[in-house]
Amino acid sequence: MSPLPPEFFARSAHDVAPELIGVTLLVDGAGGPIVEVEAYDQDDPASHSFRGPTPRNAVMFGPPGVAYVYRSYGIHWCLNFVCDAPGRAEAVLIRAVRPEHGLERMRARRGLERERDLCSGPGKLCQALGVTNEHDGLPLDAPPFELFARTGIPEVASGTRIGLSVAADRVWRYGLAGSPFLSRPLGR
DNA sequence: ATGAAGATGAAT
DNA sequence: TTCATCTTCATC
Repeated sequence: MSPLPPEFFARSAHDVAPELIGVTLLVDGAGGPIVEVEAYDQDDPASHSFRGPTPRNAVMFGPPGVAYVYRSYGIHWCLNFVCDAPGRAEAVLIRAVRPEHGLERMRARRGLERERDLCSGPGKLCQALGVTNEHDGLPLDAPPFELFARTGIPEVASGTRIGLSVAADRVWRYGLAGSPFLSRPLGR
């Protein structure tokens, strides 16, 4: 497997997102192929970057190819990959990973056995991979992160996001078709 | 200084 | 469907 080229993230999150499906994500050696993602751009009212820069979302406004990690509901961590040029705050939320490497470490962190429950959600995968706010702003091409290009072309399914009136016809979410490791079924 | 909402997950 | 849990950010 070959590392992702550095320029991979230097474009719109909407272009990056579908190509992330099948890319292997490891954090300190634990992880596996990404099976579900969601794209966020600055025109999206649901995006943290919608209302402009704040201390929390600062890294989204910086250079691409770094991690944006935020606290969700005071409980979970969520991992994003920052995309596009500095000043353009786009990112892809990593929503699910197929557990492949470091299974026992992930089980220990999650307190669960079943592989399907290990990384099938943005909060779950951060707990399983040990991602916290300490990873916020870290480059994705250096330890503890490792990203490996996919070897084949997976069958990528897509869906519009639910509950948003804005840009309802746009594709936001992508996943590996038929994967049992998704956070939830893909819509259309 | 204060409060409402939140890119979730697990249990009921 | 409810609730845990607490940071963030807008508003006062």
